[in-house]
Amino acid sequence: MGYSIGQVAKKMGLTTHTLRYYDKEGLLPFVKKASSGLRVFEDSDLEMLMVIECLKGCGMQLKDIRCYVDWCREGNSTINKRLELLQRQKQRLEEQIRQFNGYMKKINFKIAYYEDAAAHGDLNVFSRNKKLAAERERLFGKSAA
Amino acid sequence: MGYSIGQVAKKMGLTTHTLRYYDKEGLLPFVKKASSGLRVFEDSDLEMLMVIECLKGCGMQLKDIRCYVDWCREGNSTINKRLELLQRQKQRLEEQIRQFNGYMKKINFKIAYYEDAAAHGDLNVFSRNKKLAAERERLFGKSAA
DNA sequence: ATAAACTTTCGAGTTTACTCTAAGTCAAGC
DNA sequence: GCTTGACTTAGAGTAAACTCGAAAGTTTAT
Repeated sequence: MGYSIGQVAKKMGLTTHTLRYYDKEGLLPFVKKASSGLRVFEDSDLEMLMVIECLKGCGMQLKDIRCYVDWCREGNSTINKRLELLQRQKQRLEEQIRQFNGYMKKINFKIAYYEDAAAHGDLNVFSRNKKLAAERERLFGKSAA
Repeated sequence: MGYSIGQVAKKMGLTTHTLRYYDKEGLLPFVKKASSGLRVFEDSDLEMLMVIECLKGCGMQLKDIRCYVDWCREGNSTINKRLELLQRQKQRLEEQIRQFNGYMKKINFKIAYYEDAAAHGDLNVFSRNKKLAAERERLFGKSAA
């Protein structure tokens, strides 16, 4: 029972270098070591790693994740701090998803633009496709020509 | 007609330093200069900046954005390359949005977990809330205790 | 016309998150 | 018992994207 750093790296899609770096940065204070000095990861450690991956994926910096990890080890007294951190993070994530949806609209517009351009072999898209011209106006504002 | 670097920085939510850095990196080859040497941004430049911001926001590296910008200046012959780049980028964006939705689920679970913990003043959440225990299992797999 | 605010280039410095190397230790199979 | 591959630490190196400062030129307002 317990996983080596290499097994965990494979499971999480990280390198062992990265895992040791995280450890050095204080993100993995919960990972125990065998008497030989080798790290031994438990299932609960894997779960914490998944949380760390989640927070990192949301754009949180390692030092802030460390802060959360530290709170987790301090027990009940930090429950409210952790809750607030997660709520803030949720808001940021919502904002990012909104932003991404905006980017998606722009990219879809650009794809439609270039598909029209490719179909006609030239870039006079807006003079023949008024729908795309209107869409451009909506997404980017003032005319560019 | 035409905006100074400071006006553009304000409009785009960037610093003038960042805009000059982008210029140095070849992202803004379309920006003209007055005889005095000062940069003069046109509306079309602003639109291109919005596209650059979009690509950057999607996680594209500046050197790859530069590649796209260069293609834009090469004319009709690069339409298909640009289209392919945007289609690849769209796929990545879709993947990222999927990932973010997964993160959102995890964060919502954690928030529910800590709300329960805060309400009861302790962390024995799973022993009293079987629904959250099942949710944990679903999101993180094997039991942690 | 002069001060304040803004802009120019160049180049150095910073931050974040790795990424790699070296020199040595540990564990599993033959 | 020996080899092979995985593991250990410490520390140096890298990449990306800024970020800042200095010294000098330009524009704007009074």
